[in-house]
Amino acid sequence: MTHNNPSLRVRFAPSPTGYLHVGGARTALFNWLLARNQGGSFILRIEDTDAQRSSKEMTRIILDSMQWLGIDWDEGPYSQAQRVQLHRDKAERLLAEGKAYRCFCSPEQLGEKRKAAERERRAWLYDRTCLGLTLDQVRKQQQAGLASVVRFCVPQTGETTFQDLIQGEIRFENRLIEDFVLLRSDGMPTYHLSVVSDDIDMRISHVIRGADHISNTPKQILLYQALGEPVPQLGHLPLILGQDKKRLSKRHGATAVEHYRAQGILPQALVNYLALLGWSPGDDREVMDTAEIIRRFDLSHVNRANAVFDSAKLEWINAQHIQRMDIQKLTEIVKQWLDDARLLEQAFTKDSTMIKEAVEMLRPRCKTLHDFSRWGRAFFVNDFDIALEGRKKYLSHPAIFPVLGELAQRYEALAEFSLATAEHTLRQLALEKNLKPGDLIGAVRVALTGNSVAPSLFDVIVYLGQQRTVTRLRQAADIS
RNA sequence: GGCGCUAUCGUCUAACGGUUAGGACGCGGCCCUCUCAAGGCUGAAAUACGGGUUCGAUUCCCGUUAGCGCUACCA
Repeated sequence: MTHNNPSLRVRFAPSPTGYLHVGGARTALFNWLLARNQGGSFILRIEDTDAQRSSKEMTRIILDSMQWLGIDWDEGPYSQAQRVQLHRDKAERLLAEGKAYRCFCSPEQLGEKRKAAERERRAWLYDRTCLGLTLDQVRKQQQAGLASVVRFCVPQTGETTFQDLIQGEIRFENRLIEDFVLLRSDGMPTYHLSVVSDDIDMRISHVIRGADHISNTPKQILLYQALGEPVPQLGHLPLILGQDKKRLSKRHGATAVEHYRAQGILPQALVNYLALLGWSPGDDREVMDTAEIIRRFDLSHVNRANAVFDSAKLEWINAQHIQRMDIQKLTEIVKQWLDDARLLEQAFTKDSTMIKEAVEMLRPRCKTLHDFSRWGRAFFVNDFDIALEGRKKYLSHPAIFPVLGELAQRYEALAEFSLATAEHTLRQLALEKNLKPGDLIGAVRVALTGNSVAPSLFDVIVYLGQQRTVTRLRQAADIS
């Protein structure tokens, strides 16, 4: 069921330090699904404040991956780096109101204390050395040229709790939260300040993000409260894990959306699979198009436990989408794929009607677009190899070659070349040569397609036509 | 170590106190068949453990265990 809540505003805020990985894509997707289901807005914000690690190129790739997935945004992309003044202003305000304070402790000093605490197996929180500094002392230190950061003054009593949209109630004791840094010594805002500041200014109503942010949440809630702003609704998505149950990362190999695109995964299949990773429609439906997922999406059906990424199931979903897609559409996609693989330029067929025939035959055995070019090469170009496996299985006996030559002869002589005549001719020849029909069919299949695995042979023969069939049979007969 | 979150077949999940614990991927078998798929039928496979609450717990509460996450002047 879709709704119309224009006040619902969600955002996806990737940092452009790498490709869009499936975890990020899933977060983006769930935000987008919520916005589309609720009739709200989906805002894209690039968190590029870490100049060292961020790049324009990565931003471009992330945007490209999102567009490919069909995840479109209503506002943005905003650059967080261009908003630092807004962040600073808020820190200044907190400073003026006594809700934040200057800290002159050096990273070295802090590191010492942290290490000492670790040695004694004590939990370490910033010890508030600089909290008691008078205005005078602060001025003096600054005049002396000492660098300082701005720390948020965290209330030391009570607890911060929130009702997580996905995880339920979560509570933290305030005394276990340290006075975290708002402004670095170079004046740049830190993550907590930036996110809260931007989410406030962008009127974000629902923050849906990975569960790895749960521990950050109380700090951010405290910031909202100190700034006198309402806290948005919060929802934390379970993490996506690798087969080893560790959080999915580059170590697991294929994590970039880009990668799956290159493998021949369809965007709607990846969307479908990712949606099912943590969410279920509540019944047994699994293969869905994006419109149906939008219609049925609902935060209350999001699971709380982490999920292992299973590429076998992704491939199955992809295969399902390939099977069900409109043949005309699929044909265009395969044609584009062949073109990108530089296969189309040497193809004996460039017209969509013939490609369509091949796609129809091939698709029940293709899980990815890549399978079309891998297993279907001989359907598009004349230049293909005979796989060793097929050679061993059906062309190992030398007596088979003259039979292939003979079949070529008879096919060439056929006045009417059709499925019926092609089949009859072949079976007749097998009978005469005392061959099992299956063996001859297998040998011909290898000769015509290069593989021992292919669609129904006589369909293939009709598809290739008399000329190419005869030529390929002769070529195979000659390799003896 | 501290804090937090989580826990149903190998994996993704359904169940919102009462079911022979359902579906899907993967795996095995059968059917179809010129191979391989697709398709159909089918088999094995789960409530982590221990206490409560209740007439009755997968479900609610507590503990144990395990996994994951956070613990920076990164985001």
